[in-house]
Amino acid sequence: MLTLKFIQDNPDLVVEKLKVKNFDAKAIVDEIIALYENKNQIQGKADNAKAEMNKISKEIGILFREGKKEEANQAKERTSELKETIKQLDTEFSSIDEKVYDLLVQLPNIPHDSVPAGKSENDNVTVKSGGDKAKLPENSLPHWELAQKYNLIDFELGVKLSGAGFPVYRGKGSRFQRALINFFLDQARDNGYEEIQPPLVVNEASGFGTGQLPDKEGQMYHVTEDNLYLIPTAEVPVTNIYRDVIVDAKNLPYKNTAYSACFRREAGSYGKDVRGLNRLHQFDKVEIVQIAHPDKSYAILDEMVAYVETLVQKLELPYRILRLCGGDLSFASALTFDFEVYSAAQEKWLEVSSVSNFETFQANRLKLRYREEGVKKPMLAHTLNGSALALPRIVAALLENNQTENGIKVPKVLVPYCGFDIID
RNA sequence: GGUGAGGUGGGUGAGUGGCUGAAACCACUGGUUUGCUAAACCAGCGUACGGGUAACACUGUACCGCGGGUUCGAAUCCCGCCCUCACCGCCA
Repeated sequence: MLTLKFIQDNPDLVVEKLKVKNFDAKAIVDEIIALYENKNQIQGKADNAKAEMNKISKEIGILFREGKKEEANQAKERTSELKETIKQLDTEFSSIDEKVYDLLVQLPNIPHDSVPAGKSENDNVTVKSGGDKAKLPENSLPHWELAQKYNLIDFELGVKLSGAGFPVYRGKGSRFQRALINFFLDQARDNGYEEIQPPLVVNEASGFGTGQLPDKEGQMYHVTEDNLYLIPTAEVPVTNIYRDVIVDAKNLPYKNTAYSACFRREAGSYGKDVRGLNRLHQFDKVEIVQIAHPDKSYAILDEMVAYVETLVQKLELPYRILRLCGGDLSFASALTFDFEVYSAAQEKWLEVSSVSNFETFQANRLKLRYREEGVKKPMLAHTLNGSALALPRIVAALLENNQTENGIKVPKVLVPYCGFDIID
């Protein structure tokens, strides 16, 4: 959520910048400004009326204590008009406040200056690529066939137990998953991230804090009986650790990592995008989250991107890093870098990580602030997060790219975690 | 699921209608004292939105889980909701 103050101070800039996200904000911004024109005036009037009311009430109290009942009752008579005035002004005020709020939550975050214009994922800009595309043997298979051939993942069994998009990993497939999770967590810890084990369901306030609610309600599994939501990413519980807190500037940045299962309804997905591990309702992910000082957040974003890069490098996957264009940028993000790894058998790039700076957009909802030494007013912090990494497509790419006549080779870094070096 | 208790400032916790934005203690910040550590003493110490200021200062209003009501006046009384804790039951 953008701050009202920012919009008031820079209405044209907001409209201009949101065009990059292909969002026409003119009407909303104009309405916000118009609604707020009278707001201060109304507040002034209301405050004055209340001040007078408070004064009278105090006087009545004193009169009663002194036993001057008659004078007290006389004073009472003056209050009814004031009461009416206050009620009216308050109603007017809160109606404006409410309307403005409803408009505010509709505005996406402002993209960073470096975000390229563009309509869709086709307009994303490749900023870097690395690794070599695997040379696959003849008759190489896509991961869903490999998974079946080596009995690693049973998709049909998942359908029986839960439905499409809930695969059952078994044997070496299951161990491979566990190895990746442990590898990612250990790497994150080595890079200064504190490990968190968060709840997998969150309340409404948490869903709102990171921006899933109310906009993306339909994307989350909702436990209606208890009004809890299954987390779509560990970002939600981990970032909400910092909801409603004021931190000391000198303690920034906070660095957290968390493994969690992630649950997404993925309503509206279809076709080959959902084949195999490409898109699931439940998947595993290790997330990294940082709470940063605004002056440092972009340096930290670079650091996070560099960190994720080391992961795909260590896994020896061919990758590319994309700077998302305005059209592909999420509602809450100011700048996002996506990581894609190349799946040789499917002959396509798979998104495995998304690293974003949300600036104050989430912090404003979370009321996450920091206090600078010597400065009285607390300021909104910046939040950042990234996948490091999401498992399914990494697994898909590793299976496909490392297939040989004799089985699937396990990347060196994972061998100690797996306890085997080939899947056969 | 049953029964009971309770939600007050960073923490503990007092406060049953006016002098309470809120005692006291702890924590924290500044100062005095001190050979160091420690201690003692003094002072300060919430947030939001207004007014005000170059910026402070200063100042108005609101906020004692959330929403509503009673009253001239509500942390305090009434109603609804949410949440937490304890014990019992069930259970990984």
